[in-house]
Amino acid sequence: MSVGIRHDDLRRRNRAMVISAVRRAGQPSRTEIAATTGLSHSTISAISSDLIQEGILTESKASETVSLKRGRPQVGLSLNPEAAAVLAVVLSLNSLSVAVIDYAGQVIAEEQRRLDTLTMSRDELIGECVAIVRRRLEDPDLDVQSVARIALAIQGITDSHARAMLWSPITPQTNIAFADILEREFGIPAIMENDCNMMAVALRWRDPDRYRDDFIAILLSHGIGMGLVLKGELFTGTHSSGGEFGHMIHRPGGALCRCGRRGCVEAYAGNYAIWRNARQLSENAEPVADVSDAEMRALATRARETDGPEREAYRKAGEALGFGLGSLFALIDPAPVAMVGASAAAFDLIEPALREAIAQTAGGQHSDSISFDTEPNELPLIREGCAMRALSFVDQEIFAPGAQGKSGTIRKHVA
Amino acid sequence: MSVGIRHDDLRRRNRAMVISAVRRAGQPSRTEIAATTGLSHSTISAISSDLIQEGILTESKASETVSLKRGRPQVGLSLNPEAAAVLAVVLSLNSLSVAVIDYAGQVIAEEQRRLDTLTMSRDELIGECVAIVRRRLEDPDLDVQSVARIALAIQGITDSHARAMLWSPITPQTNIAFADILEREFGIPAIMENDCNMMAVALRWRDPDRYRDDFIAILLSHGIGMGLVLKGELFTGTHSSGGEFGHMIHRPGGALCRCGRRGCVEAYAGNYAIWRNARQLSENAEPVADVSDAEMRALATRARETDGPEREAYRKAGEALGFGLGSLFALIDPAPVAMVGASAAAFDLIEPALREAIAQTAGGQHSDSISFDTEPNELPLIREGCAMRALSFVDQEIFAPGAQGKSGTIRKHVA
DNA sequence: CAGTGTTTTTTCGAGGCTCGAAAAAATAAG
DNA sequence: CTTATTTTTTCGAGCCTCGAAAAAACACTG
Repeated sequence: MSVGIRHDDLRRRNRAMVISAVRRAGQPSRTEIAATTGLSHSTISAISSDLIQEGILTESKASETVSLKRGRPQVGLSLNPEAAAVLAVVLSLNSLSVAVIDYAGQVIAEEQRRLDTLTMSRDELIGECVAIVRRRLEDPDLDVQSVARIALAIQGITDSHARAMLWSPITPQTNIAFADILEREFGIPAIMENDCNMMAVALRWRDPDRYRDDFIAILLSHGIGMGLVLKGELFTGTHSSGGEFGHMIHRPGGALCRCGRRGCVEAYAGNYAIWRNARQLSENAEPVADVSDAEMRALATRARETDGPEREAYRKAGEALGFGLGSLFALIDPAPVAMVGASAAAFDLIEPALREAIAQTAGGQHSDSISFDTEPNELPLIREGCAMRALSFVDQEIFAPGAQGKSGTIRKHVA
Repeated sequence: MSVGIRHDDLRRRNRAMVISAVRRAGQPSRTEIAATTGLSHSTISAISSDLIQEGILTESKASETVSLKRGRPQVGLSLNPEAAAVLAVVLSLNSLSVAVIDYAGQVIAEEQRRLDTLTMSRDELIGECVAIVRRRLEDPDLDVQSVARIALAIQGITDSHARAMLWSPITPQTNIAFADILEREFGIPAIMENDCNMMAVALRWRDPDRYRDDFIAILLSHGIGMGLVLKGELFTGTHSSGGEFGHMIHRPGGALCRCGRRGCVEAYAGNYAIWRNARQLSENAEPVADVSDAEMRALATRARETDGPEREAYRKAGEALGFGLGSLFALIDPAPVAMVGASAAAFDLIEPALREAIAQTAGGQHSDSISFDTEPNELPLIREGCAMRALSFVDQEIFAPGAQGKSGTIRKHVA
């Protein structure tokens, strides 16, 4: 049940608004902030002087902003990089990475490790994650006090409260409450997010013009994932991270999917599925655990050269993605799509069949207006999304604490 | 870009909060309102005395609330029925209905007409709608001044701004801006909504325990429609009303759908599809325009009696609905489902195959926990949803006017 | 039936917040 | 050096919400 607005919430919300305006704009003047927030100059002046006093914002040197206009020059406000730091941890198939990001969003340290996630035990997996975080926190260059948040992204399904991994293709383990584990271990608030959702968050920051209120990020990798932003908000399921586009049903009773079910989109468009079809194996053949990027590149090259089973495999992938997107578009209407991941480099092979399939679906009439971007490198995107999410948390819950839309439920997922 | 909170927004929002608390609770005392809104007694007292002064709320007679407790008895506050009135217009296949509803939500007049919507011209269709509204407004018993809003629901796709019908199965006409037309004609704000979305809104009001934050309402009728509430908000597409569950793809290239495409869920589960399969016609056979309820009942009876093509037709319908729901559940996770419409009476024939199909999809692991309610009569539900939506508008935009949206854009879609 | 206890509702002053107007500050142009 | 222009701060006014206390309205008790 929604709750009334108390008088003191007002300041807190407007503080958060100012911080978020600075984060978005980079180095806005007080006047610009007043314009974007709609608040009066007096209010902005009061709030920003508070924030500067508290070390959250800093005034840029006057010399930096070369003004060509007459009048008193604007003083740019920016986030104080030392106000806080966050950790972004990304756990994906056979790889674990961490980055330390300052409050202004700059990466100040990072580390990456190769693991054999598929065979590791539960404790080993947790241990590695804890260890890599600990190493970063013990870095003498880092003021541990200032680390305000850890965001961990994983391929797979997380719960809707951002506490736990429920299921993941990168490990046979299930239900690991990474967020709780890290919080207990380090006493730092942590969240556990789905990798594709973080991709979507990052795309929104990177290119707010293209990826504003409604868009889709699809991960074309060993599996198929999706991050979806609708009406400016990250879309999640009711209980889990949701948006399991790869497991929408393409053909009832069809090809065997890695999840054990049949006919999922992923069972036609995941790397293992393309590989399986390229080798002309049965649709019932057990999905292989991993296909190297090199092997996929070779497959794509061969598909471009000759009209053989490789090309057909990509065609089938495109068809599955197209009908899947068509079904999705029946629900949410068409929206810009970003294709992310290694196989996005082979999107030229996928696109024709994909568009042909979409044309046969609810997205059909807009088929031409649907545009696809490709971004082959998912890891930086995921990391960036984690960082932004963690920083947004610091902005809102730490530097503008109090009743942030506490509508019964804990938190809203704002991209 | 989100916008700051001005000082005067505070009162407006809290006014809206109080009104909405009264609408939800029926006859709450000031103390109860204070509890549910979290505002202080002083504030509630001030706001409610304003609202009573303005004729929006009324105090219930003390005698009505028989208090068994000691102390000063609570005074129930209720909506003043005369504060405003709204019109709910429902346009469906061959039928047009209107109801006048007072501010407290009671129907005070209604009218229903049979039309031949499929053959009517654009002007005739518009004319009938305008005429039926005009007749209600000219009713001498009604104070026209008080009519604050018209809500019109239609089977089919509406635009996301609730202004126009874009496409509808009940007429060959497209792009009729009913909301604008009615506004121009009568000078009363109007909205145009999708019928299934209104069903969802109504279910939420009827049974907030079962249908709270996440649920699905599916209309099983000549076509298949869906209304979806996620995280307490009505789900709509980015450009249109969206949620076109019936046109998700069940079998690529499969049965011919009324929309002209192939393999849609509706092409297996709509009345015309069940009828087509029961008659063992080809999947490519042109969908019939209408199947009478009596005919569908006969089909269902026969399906219950003998294991013939009728039973198989219902089985196929269940399968299509099940795989469709499975795909949907991959995106949003399982949620309670209400099956609405005449064919919901045959849900016993549909359910086994439906559950079997779901079990093969992402909803599979929760198959048992998914529960279905049935409600054969959709019209009252749609009308109720329209009424609630129109009344919510009056609550918020008229009786608590000002900057409602906390974001720059005008927010409209709140269930 | 008057007094007492209990619960609800209103009243009232205090404290905060935002706003508009005016002042102050900082620079370019003349 | 003066004037024009733009940004930022200051200050008083006007609201709003809150807590505490008072007032109101009833049940219970002897």
